[in-house]
Amino acid sequence: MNEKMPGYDTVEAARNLLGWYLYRETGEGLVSGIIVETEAYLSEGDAACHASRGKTKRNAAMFGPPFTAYIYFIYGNYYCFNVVTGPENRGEAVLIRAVEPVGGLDLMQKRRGAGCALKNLASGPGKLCQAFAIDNTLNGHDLCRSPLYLAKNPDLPLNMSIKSTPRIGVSAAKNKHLRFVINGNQFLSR
DNA sequence: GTTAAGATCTGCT
DNA sequence: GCAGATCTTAACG
Repeated sequence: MNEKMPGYDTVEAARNLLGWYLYRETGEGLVSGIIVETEAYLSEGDAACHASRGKTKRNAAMFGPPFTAYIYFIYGNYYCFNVVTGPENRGEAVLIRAVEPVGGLDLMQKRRGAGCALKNLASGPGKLCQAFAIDNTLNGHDLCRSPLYLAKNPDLPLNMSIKSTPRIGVSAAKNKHLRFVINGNQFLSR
């Protein structure tokens, strides 16, 4: 990925990442999708952010250089995938909540369960990680390189409308509108 | 060493 | 629409 990072500001990055491609290579093949839903987690004034209470072993990747992966395990069953943003050591990230499946659909369905509806393959943080076979071994991975990487979409629709809402499933800082979605897209988590 | 809470999903009512 | 499953992490004693 030679494209310049879409701004060091985390909120700006969350907006700009909408419409980007996400690629994942494994021995089974390549899967890809378009990011349609993100959430920003800030280091200051954001109690919902894992980094708000300082650096720990779990969130260490969040303090790494921008454009690396921060992946963590939640609720005993699911992973969540974040793109680290902001300068190194700041502790900010963008959560990728949903993607629109594009390539390797059969592989995604195999991972998510046969007969899984297309719009149900990656419409949520946990589902997305299942469909893309993302787990903690990729924590801290450089997202410019294989086997997990991002690429700017050259065919971004100019009329794409972006909407911001409060974040989902977060009990702290509900008043902040830090979730960004492609308005009207049918692959959103909700 | 023990306990409480969590950036979720699925299945059942 | 709602409650339960399930386990890792971090805070506390």
